Parts: sequence; structure tokens; C-alpha cells
Amino acid sequence: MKNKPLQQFSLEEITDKYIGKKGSEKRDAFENELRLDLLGEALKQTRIKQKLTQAELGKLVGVQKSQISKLENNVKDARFETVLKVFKALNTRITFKLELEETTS
Amino acid sequence: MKNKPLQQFSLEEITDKYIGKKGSEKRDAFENELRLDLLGEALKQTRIKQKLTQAELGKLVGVQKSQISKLENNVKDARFETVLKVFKALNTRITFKLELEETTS
DNA sequence: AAAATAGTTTCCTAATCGGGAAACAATTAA
DNA sequence: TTAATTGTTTCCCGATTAGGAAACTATTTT
Repeated sequence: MKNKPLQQFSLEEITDKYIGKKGSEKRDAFENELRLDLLGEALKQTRIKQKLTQAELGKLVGVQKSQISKLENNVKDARFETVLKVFKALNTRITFKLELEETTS
Repeated sequence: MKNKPLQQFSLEEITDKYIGKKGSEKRDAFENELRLDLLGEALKQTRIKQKLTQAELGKLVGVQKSQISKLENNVKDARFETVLKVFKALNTRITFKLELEETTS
């Protein structure tokens, strides 16, 4: 229940350089940078990491399992608030990184 | 047009340690990590950095200025897709970082 | 294989976003 | 101050999310 590195993020963009070597007390939290299109999968992985079923997560969030399924498979159309709510239930903080692509020069 | 450090990010979470010293070719992109509740403000700042009015940005996105205003002030209720669209118009890539707060030690 | 568990999809309704239009407010410039 | 520009809010409608319920489809377990 504490030494379970089932970090199976197998998505292209995901650099698994984080995932603090399960021993490094420095960072027990896992971090990943994700593009939006991967957020649904990330949500799923986060849930799985917590060993929760969709139904269980739904209960935490206060919705049915079908909602969770819908979110995991179609985050793009979801509202920020909704996704936030779910991640909160997963004790996961979601932050953003903005990278301004240099247009000119 | 190039020496304008109007970096008025006065938000707690925002570490302005990035914003590549306008000279460092290495990183012309600016990066900031943001919480969701700050995303609206971030959007606004990003727009301002590009010296765009809401109307101009709206034109780029393909919507009216009122939409932009609504988004900047109420991102939470917006859909991911919508926000994505706006950032894309701003040549800004938005990625996510998930931090699993360690529940039990 | 059958049963149990887990996940997906459809059906339905209510709430609300996306969007334009336009009035209104606030800021900036003359 | 007045005018121009910029940003906010309201009104409206169509489209679609949120959500439960429930059927259906995996997947796993016995």
C-alpha cells in the first residue's frame, strides 16, 4: 500500500523521468506533464493508482460510475470545474504550464 | 516592443523565475505553473503579453470579444476544448501537471 | 462456463455553455 | 470633459454537458 510503483503511463508525451524513485522521500508525489488530449487517460491512471474503481471514485465525487467513464474517455468536452472536482477527490492537484511558442524572431 | 517587462503577475502561485531574459535564445518561451483558479487570469496575462485586445483575440479565435471576457473571468465553467482553442490562438501550449498529494505517509 | 465485478453506452431531463448582438461600464486618449 | 477604445454584462437561442438510471459489454474470478 505504499511501495507500489505501478507507474504505467505509456503515453507518448509522458516523460516518466519524474516518478520519484519510490525511495526518494523528496518527492513521493508523481508528476507528469500532459497535453490536454492525454488528460483523460491521466485521470484514469490516477484513479487506478489509487486502486479505485470508477464506481468508487464516483462515490467519492458524488456521481455515478458512468460519469467517471464519460470523463475518462471524453475530457475535452468536460468543463474545468468538473474535472477539477474529480481530481480533488483523488487528492491530486492539477496545475498548468503555459508555453508561449515564440512566433517571430 | 521588445524591452517591455510588464510582468505584472501578482498572483501567489506564479513564479516568475522563468520568462527567459529576453536575451537567452535558449528559452524564448515563458512558462508558468498555475492553479486552475488562476487560469483565467493567466489567459488574460497571456493575451496582454501579446498586446492584444479582447476584440483582437476574439477575431483570432473566431468569436466576439464578449466570449473572451467571459472566459477570462469565468474559466472554470468553460470546457477544456474552448480554453484550448483560445490558447492555441495565442500560440501558447498548455500542459498539465498532476501532483498526487500523499495521503498516508 | 457461470458468476461477479468493472467499464461503456444509451436514454432522458435539467442546467448551462457557446455564441452573436447589443447595451452598459470603465479605461484611456484628445 | 468629451470622445474613443476596451472590457463587462445582459438577452437570447441552439447545442451539449451533467447527471441518474439502466442496459449492455468487457474483464476477472471462482
